[in-house]
Amino acid sequence: MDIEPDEHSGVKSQVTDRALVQKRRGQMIAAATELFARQGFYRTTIQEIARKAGVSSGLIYQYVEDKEDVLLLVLLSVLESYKQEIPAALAGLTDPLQRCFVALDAYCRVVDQRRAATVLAYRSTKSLPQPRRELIKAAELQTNELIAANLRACIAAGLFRDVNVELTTYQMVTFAHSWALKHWRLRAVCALDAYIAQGRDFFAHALLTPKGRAAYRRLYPAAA
Amino acid sequence: MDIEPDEHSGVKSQVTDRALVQKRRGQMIAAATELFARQGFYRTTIQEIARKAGVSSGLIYQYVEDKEDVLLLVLLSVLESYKQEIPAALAGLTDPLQRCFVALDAYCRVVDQRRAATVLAYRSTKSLPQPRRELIKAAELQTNELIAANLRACIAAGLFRDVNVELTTYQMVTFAHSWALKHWRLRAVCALDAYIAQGRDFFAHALLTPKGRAAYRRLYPAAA
Amino acid sequence: MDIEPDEHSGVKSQVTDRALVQKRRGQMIAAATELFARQGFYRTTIQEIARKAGVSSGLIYQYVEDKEDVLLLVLLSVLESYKQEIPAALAGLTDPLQRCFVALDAYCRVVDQRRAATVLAYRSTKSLPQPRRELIKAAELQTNELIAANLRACIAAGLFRDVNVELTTYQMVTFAHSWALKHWRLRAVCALDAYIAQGRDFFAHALLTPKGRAAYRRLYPAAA
Amino acid sequence: MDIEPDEHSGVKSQVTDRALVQKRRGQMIAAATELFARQGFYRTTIQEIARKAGVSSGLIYQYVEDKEDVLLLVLLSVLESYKQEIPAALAGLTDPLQRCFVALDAYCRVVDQRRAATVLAYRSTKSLPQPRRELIKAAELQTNELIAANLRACIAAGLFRDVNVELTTYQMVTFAHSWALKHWRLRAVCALDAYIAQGRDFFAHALLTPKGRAAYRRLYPAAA
DNA sequence: GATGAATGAGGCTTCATTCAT
DNA sequence: GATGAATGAAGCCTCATTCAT
Repeated sequence: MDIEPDEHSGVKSQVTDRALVQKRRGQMIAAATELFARQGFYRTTIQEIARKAGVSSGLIYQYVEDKEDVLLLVLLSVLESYKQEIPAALAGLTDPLQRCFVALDAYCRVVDQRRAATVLAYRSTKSLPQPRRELIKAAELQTNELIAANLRACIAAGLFRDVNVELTTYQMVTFAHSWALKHWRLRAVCALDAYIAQGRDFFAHALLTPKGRAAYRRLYPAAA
Repeated sequence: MDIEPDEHSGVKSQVTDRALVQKRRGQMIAAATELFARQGFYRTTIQEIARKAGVSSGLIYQYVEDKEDVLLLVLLSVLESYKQEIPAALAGLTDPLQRCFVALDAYCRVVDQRRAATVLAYRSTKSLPQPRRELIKAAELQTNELIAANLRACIAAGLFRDVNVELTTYQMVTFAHSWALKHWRLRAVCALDAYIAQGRDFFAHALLTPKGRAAYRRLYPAAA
Repeated sequence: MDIEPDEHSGVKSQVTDRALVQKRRGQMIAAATELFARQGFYRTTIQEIARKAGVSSGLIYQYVEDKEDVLLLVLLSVLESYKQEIPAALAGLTDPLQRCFVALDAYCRVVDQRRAATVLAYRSTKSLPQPRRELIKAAELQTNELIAANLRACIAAGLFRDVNVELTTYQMVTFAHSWALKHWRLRAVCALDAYIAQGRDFFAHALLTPKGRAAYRRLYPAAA
Repeated sequence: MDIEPDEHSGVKSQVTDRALVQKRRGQMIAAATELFARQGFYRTTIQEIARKAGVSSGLIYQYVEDKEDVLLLVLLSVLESYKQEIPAALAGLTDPLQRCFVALDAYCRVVDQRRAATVLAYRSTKSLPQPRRELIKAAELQTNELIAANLRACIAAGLFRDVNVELTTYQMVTFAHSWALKHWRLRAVCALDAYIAQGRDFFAHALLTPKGRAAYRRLYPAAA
């Protein structure tokens, strides 16, 4: 796909060469993500980001207006990875029930891969000034929709009870995020696969209709 | 109860008069909670806290060692309010099912009352250095136990399926916290009462055994 | 006179103690005037000003909002000295012709005393943002009026020709300022007293009516 | 005249092609003059100058050693225009009195044409390091001489009183410059032509001998 | 106990200048 | 000759913390 993810970031760069901007911002985002995640936004200096990215501190300001822009790019990149991975996992699947639980599974796995960044998103969004914060909220709602659509399909198919889709979406999203947010504790409770399996089981019990239950048993015979 | 909330905060004060320490810290915590919640920890200055608390900036350092101590006190005070409100709501109740859902209800309501502070706890715990962070984690686990105990009782009574208690506890805790964390969106979805009702319904479906279902219907006849 | 010169500077201070503000600003203005005059506004750092004023760099920002405010205070202090010295020299004098030339004399002498600062005012006013620049212009016009009033009196008394007062005021003001602006050259041409004498002679020839000429000869018999 | 204006600027260029140097420096000077005049020397960046001149920032350093060189070229170009326009206006005139007042007239008109640049010269000369500042002073004295020579001729011809030539020159120079320096105020007082006429009248009264007065009346019959 | 003026280290940001292409 | 991305030194300003009163 020739999508340019940063197209809509709204972050202005002094450099015009698209490919170079992509490359440099990539370096900076990678460096910043790790530093922000480890030390937080305010404890991390531009100098540190520059050093880790292998560029000079001045160069950062050719690709970004201020430090908050760096945070914005980092957060957008996390949300971008959600928006990439979940559809990728659903590719080719048509069964609504399967799509719903695969989406949940995929979401948990991206979160696991980008655990530090996910936590960062929770902690640091409010470090952004209102206008940039809105960009993040918008991106978050888009990700939610990736979950919500499947819920709606299951309800329409009579597989799920007629629950409030938005609230249930948040339950699922939150379940995925919790793996990162409470990892300090959950890691001691169970592994990722078990976490996902138990989550699936939980949502299945909470949502399935009798008809849905039958379909579910066919999909996941292991689960009691 | 003869609990002295700050007793275990470990925060040292130069002032010895217990009552005075209580009073001054109360002022500071109130001021800091609002400011931290609105602007974040790093954007808030000691001078601002002092001004809002109606004291001089120098005075703060007589009751606290550094700025991070102020944050610690604020966070402990939030967790303290959880630890106060939930048992209070359970007082006199003995039915495990009722206790479980009343606890969830109470948790959601404290979170609603201390919404900004709850968000703050999520965002700012990592702003603390490791040792003080441990204090917070410990307090958090104590709160969790207020929920977990009821879950265990329900399972023991055959009212709930034999789910993983810790994970389910996190689901409930997270459900309560989400009301604050996602309030910018949830406020548009439903009111607090509806949020609680739907959450209860959700957890009921997810957890109840057939036996539990009968008991639940007696408790909440309204819910389908 | 219990006038507080800085009353109208519009520069805000965090410190409330009037006397202290007066004292600290005095130190800063003195230091800054010298440094700005020698090196210019942009070449002078806040650290240098602080060092020379015997305070810390941070303290400056308790008495001033930014570096430009320091410049504003310096410039206002120059204009203030004009507004102080000229009336002082005129005190007790009633003869319009005498008042006119004494004012010119006094103006030249303040400029001489505050030579570096006068040059600074010429060079640096435009370094101020528009709103603060207006303050300076207003103060400048007030000083001009100290000259203009005397011109008007002389014209009304039939001692001076009916020239354009405003233009002539500027001629006189400029004559005084030139002593500072072109001092690098004028110092080699003549001493201050001679400069003043020749200026007086020049304006006398340019402005006096026959009637005025007679009065002038009585005042300054030396001047042929 | 086979003068090459930049010949004596002493500014070194890496480019050897004379014509190209002329052209490029012309672009740079034009752009820089406007920017320096509007924003001042320090507020203007090399990048801005390059952009407005339609060249790259790097190119500037092929024609100039540093930023101060750009300022030097700008200032020399202003003084150059004085040195060009005044003699041009005097071309063919032989009457000393006429030459004197035409020179004043011409000076005022160049200043009017290059108002912003004239102000710039006042404000920014001190931004140059001593050696380059000397170049400017020398050029300034040359321009003064264009005025002084005429004064001397008038005195020699018995048309002007035997005043101090250097001081009087400064009075005239300053009168011309004031049109630019105080334009923010003078524009409201009178138009350029009136400004010049009143100045002429002023200097005439101040300087003319009885003999000169007769000649003056022949030249400017309108002026009372 | 309380005040708030004073300190000074530290970080973001700008921009003159360089240099590989 | 020309470009513009890259560098990094330097300065303004903030703010936690101290301390004399």
